[in-house]
Amino acid sequence: METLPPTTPATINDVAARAGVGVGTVSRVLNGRANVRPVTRAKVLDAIEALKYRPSSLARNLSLRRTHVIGVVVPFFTSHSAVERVRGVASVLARSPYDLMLFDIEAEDRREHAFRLFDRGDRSDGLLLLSLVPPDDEVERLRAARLPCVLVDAPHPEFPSIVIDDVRGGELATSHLIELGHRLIAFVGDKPPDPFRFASSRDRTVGYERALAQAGIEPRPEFVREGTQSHQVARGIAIDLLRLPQRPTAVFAASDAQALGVLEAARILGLRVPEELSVVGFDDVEVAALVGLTTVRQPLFESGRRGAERLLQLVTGEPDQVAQPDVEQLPVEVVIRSTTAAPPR
Amino acid sequence: METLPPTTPATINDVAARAGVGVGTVSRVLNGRANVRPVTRAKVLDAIEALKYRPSSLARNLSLRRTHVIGVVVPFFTSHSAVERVRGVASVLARSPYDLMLFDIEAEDRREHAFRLFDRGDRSDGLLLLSLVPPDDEVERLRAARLPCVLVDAPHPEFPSIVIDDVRGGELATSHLIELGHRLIAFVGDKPPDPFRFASSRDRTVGYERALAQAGIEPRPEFVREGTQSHQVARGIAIDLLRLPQRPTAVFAASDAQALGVLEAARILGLRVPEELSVVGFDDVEVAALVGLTTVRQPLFESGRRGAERLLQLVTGEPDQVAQPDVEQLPVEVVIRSTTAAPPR
DNA sequence: GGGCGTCGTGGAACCGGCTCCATCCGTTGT
DNA sequence: ACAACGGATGGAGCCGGTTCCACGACGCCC
Repeated sequence: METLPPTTPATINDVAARAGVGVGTVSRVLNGRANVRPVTRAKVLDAIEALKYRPSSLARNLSLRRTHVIGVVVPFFTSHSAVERVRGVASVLARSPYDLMLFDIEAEDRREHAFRLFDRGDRSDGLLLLSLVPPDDEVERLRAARLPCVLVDAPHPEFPSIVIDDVRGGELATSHLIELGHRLIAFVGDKPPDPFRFASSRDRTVGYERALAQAGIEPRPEFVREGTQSHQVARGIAIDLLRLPQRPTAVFAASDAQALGVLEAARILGLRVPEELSVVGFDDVEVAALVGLTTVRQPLFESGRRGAERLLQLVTGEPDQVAQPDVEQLPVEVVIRSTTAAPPR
Repeated sequence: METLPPTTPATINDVAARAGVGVGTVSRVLNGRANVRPVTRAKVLDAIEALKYRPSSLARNLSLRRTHVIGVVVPFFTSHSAVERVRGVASVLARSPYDLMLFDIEAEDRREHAFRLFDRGDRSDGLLLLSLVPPDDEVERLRAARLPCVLVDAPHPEFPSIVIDDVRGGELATSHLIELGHRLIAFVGDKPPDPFRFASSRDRTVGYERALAQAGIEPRPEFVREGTQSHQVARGIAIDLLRLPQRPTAVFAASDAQALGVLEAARILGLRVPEELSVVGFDDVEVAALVGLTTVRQPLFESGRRGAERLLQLVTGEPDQVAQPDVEQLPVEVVIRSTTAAPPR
C-alpha cells in the first residue's frame, strides 16, 4: 500500500520517479510542450494522477522569475468609484493567469506602503495605480525594478494612463445648467492639497469656467468653493453658498458624494430640488441613480477594465519594450435625472 | 567603477562576497538573529547598502514554504457590504506582513475558481471566505492542503466563523415596528436557492416570525415574500404587497438594497414614508444613512477585521493546531432614522 | 554500411533564499 | 599547559520547479 495520505505533497521528482522518466520530461508534459512521445506522456499523466500531484507555483515562480500577480494600488478604497474600478480590473484578471493583489493605502503610512510595494518589485509582475500619482522617488524605483505600471484616473508623463477629460466633464455639466437657463451657477470641489488625489477637481473647475465664459457669464469668485471629498464638508459649504445674499440657482459638484451633501444642504434649508435649486454631480455612482441625481457619468468599471488590459499587454509583451506614456481617454456624458430643471424666475 | 547600474539585482551571494563573509552570515543579519559579531554585522550592512540589495521574496517564500499572502474570496463584490468587509480585512493585513489577494468569484466559473484557488494551496497561507459557504468537495481540498480558513458572514461546522445573529436581527427590526404600534408587518427577503448565499435571509424571517408570535400577532402568509437581493426585484414585490386589499403598514426588508426597492415602490404608489408606510432595512450600508433609512446595523467592517485577526492567529500559530470551528457572534442593533413611525390609524 | 540529422529523453545547473552542520577560535577550568 | 566548551562563521544542500545541453536511437540518403 502506497496510497497512504502523503504527509508532504508530491513533487516533480516523485512524479518522475514513479513514471520512470526524468524531471525534464515531466516538466515538458506539464507545460504542454511538443517532443514527448504519446506513450511517455501517458505514463507521466498516470503518475501525476496517482500521486495527485500539483505543481508548486512558488517554485515555478522562482524559477520563472515572475509572480503571476498584478498589484492594484488604491487610495480611499471606501469610495464607490474606487470599488467600481477594482471590479473592472478583477473582471479582466479573472480570465487571465494573473491574481489580484490589493493594496489599500488609505490609512497606511506612505513610507511603509512604498517599502512593501517596491521592496524589490518582485511581489507583482505589474502595478495598476488607481486615482493616484506616484511621487518622483517611487517612479524612480518603479523604473529601477523594471516594473510595468499603468495609471487609471491619474495622468503621468512617464506611464500609460487611462483617464477621462475632466475639463470637458466640467464643461458638459455646466453647459447643461446654462442650457436650462441658469446663470447663477456655483461650483463645489476638492481642496487641491489632497495628498494623493491629483487635479481632477481642478480640471473640472476649468471646464466650469470655460462653459461660463462661452456663455458670456461673468464668473463670481464667491461661487467657487473647495472642501474635501466628504459629503459632510460639502454640505457645510453648500449651506454657506445658499445663504449668500445673491444665492446660486444651481450647483455643480465635483463628485457625487459632494452633490449628495449639497442635496442635504438644500433639504436643511428647505429649498426644493429641482424647483428652487438644481444640482449636478460627477461620477454617476450607484447612489446617484437611486437618488435621481443628474450627474456626469464616467465609465468607472470600464476604466479599470482598460487599465488592466493595457497592463496585461505590457506584462506579457516584450520585456524591455518601454511603455510609451500614452494616454487613453474615456468618454464622459451628462446623465439627466431629476435634480436639474429650469431656474425659478 | 563598480557602480554601473546592475542589469540584474544583487543576490545574497553578491552581498556575501562583497562583505567577505558567508551567505549564512548574511542571512543571519537579514533576519536579525543573534550570534553575529557587531563588526561582521556592520560589514554586511555596508555591502547591502552599497549593492542596494533587497532580498527576493520569491526565493524567500519558496525556501520558507509560505507566501505571506492571505486570500480573500468574495462573491458579489458589487455590494457595499462586501466592500466594507474587505476594507476591514485590509485594515488588519496592512499592519501585518501579509498581502491581500482578492478573488472575486462573481462571474467566474466556479470550477475555474476552485482550480486556481486550491490548486495546491500554495498561493496563499490562509483563506478568508466572505459570505459564502464552501461546498463539501472544496472543504475536503482545504483540509488536504492544510490551509487555514475562516468564514465571515457564513457558518460552517468545520471552520471558525464570524457571524451575526440573524434571527435576533430580524426580531429586533420587527419588534421595533411592533413597538411603534404596527400589526400589519410584511417581510421582503431573498429566495433561498441563491447559489452562494446561505440562510441569512431565512434566519431573519425566523426572527420576524418570532417577534410577531411574542406580540401575539397572527402571521399572514401573504405578507412574507421572497425575491433576489436586487432592489428592482424588491420594488416589484413591494408593489404587489402594497396593493393587497389589506395592505401592510410596515415592511421589514432583509437587506438595505431591498429596503430601497420598497421605498421606491412607496414613491411610485404615492405612499408617504413614514406616515403611511414604515420601512426597515438590514445591514446599514452607507446609503442607508443618506436616505434616512431605519435599519438593523451589523458591523460589516468589524466582521472583516475580526475574521482577518482570527485567521492571522491560525496562520501564525502552531502549524497543526487544528482550528476549532468556533463561532464568534457580532452584535446587531436597530438604527432608528426617518423611515419608521407609528402606523396611520 | 557509414555519415548525418532529428526526435525523445535524462539530468545537472540554476533561480535566490534558509538551515544545519562542521569548523574555527577564544575562553575558562584544573 | 591542555582539555572542554561555546559562540561566530562558512558553505553545502535543500526548497521545487525550468532550462539547456548532451546523448542515444532511429531513419534517411548516397
